[in-house]
Amino acid sequence: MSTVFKALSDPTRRKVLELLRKGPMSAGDLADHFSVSKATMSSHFAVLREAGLVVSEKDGKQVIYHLRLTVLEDALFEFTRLFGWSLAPAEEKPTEKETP
Amino acid sequence: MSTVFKALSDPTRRKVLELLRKGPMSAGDLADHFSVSKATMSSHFAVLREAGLVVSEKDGKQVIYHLRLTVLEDALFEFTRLFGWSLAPAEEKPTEKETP
DNA sequence: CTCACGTTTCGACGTTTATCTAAACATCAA
DNA sequence: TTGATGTTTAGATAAACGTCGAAACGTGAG
Repeated sequence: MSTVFKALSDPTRRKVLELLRKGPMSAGDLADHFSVSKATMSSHFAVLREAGLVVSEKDGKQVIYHLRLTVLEDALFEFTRLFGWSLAPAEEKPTEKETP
Repeated sequence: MSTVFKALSDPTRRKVLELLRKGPMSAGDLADHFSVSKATMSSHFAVLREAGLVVSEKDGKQVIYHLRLTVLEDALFEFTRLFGWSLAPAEEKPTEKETP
């Protein structure tokens, strides 16, 4: 849990997770969204990987990063529960328009 | 937001917040729950204070710490919204004795 | 095989963190 | 005022962090 919060404590890393929400992306493509060196980005990726928030997969020359939503969800769920809050997974049903 | 997550990234500080959930508590009483020096605890309190997660109030010799739930809630709410999750505020305890 | 490309690793540097002991500060009681 | 109690500050140290440029690694194209 500490490693997850630690990972979330950096804005760059939070933005990486946000970008990954839209789908898997290569290290280079991710890095293009930031103005730090590739070395620095690689280090951020490592933190996210060690926290279990992303997984990487090699595809030819590239390394593709995938978001691991469950890990993020589990950590936040466990924590928010301590405070009596309820964290609900993504509601995938905003199509309901029947509320008379 | 970064300061909040940073504060949450330490187990000692998370436990302090958890203890404070039950009600305000003095620095000394809080420190008694941990096996680090008072100076170290004071430093942890400062981190929580700077993140806005707690506020302190002087009462005679003691310093009483209060949990600032709204700050924690706001940060987590904002973040979880990015991931399409819904974080519901604490269920109001049914401590209502009289509802005539 | 050789080369360029995408990515990570290696040192290095300055900053921040967690921790301690010792000292200082603040307040109450005798 | 003196002393005891509760808390914070000061100063020190070792580890971790964010960052960089340069070098190394792995892979596909020619």
